[in-house]
Amino acid sequence: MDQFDTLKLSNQLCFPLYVVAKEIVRKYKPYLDKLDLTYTQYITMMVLWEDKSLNVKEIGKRLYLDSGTLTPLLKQLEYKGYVTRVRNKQDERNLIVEVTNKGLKLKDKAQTIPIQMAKCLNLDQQESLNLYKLLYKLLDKLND
Amino acid sequence: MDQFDTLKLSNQLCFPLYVVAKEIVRKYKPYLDKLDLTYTQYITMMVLWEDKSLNVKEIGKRLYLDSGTLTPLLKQLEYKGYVTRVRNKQDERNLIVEVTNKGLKLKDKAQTIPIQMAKCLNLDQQESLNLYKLLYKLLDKLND
DNA sequence: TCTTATTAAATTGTATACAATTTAATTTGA
DNA sequence: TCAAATTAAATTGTATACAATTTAATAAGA
Repeated sequence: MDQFDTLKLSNQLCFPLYVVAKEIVRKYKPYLDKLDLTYTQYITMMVLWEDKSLNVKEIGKRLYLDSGTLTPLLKQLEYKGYVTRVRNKQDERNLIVEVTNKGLKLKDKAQTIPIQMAKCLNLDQQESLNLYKLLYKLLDKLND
Repeated sequence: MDQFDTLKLSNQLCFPLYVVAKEIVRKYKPYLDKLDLTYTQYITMMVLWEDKSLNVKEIGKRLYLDSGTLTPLLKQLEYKGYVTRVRNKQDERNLIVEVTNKGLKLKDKAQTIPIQMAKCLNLDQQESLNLYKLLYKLLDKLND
């Protein structure tokens, strides 16, 4: 019977997760285009808006990304003038990424984005909180 | 105040979604490696296990993928011997993708994957159903 | 009919992702 | 002290994703 076919697409939990994540990133695009940022660049700027200066390893730990993804991305952000990339004098293995003034100004322009996205997702407070908790619970299990 | 900073990473709903989707796909890897499939190839095989024969457009509609992603992916699956790719004689614009016997046999080998993944996600029935419903609700809103 | 519009795949170009390896710097420990 | 181990980024290679364009086939309509 269909509902017992564990390999049916509609019986998967991971598939809607995969699709929703992908489609949401796509929804961001028109808003992020105005800031000349991709989604991954946007969340990278987010951690740098919180902590002005971080090395690649720390950024990667917060975003669940490795240097293979971050190195070219950070070079792009540097090229756009939003961050600087300088080796740590005390330990040359570390690359210190720092947000520039231009990068800080971007945050003001980004303020409306979460509101507009929330509008388009259109979940009520309870549902959002519920989803949020379930996702972090999952993330916790995935970490070990 | 932090909880009102809508641009803080920990106040985002999309970020954990993006990370969890990514990390789950990574969890699949060791299991899918045994079938010589990537995650995207796996869900493509899923729709072809359900309907033995589909064109690219239909596969794309079910998986939320376009021909730019599917064309090279389907060529890979053809190269591996899991599908055939033949133009529709009635309408040459359509490419008919059909699962082969070798591709059908893969389904048997895949049977244990959903069980093993469920074990690693470790959500109870209620939580899973809850998440499932929230994701499809979101997907519904994203579609318009 | 025959030009125009539409449609389905494929192609092109850019940006992720990540495994695996390499490079360079630093730390450890015999 | 100095070879071996560890660490942080960068690099390499493969596979998505998707916007935008192109190609080829079919449909529509004047």
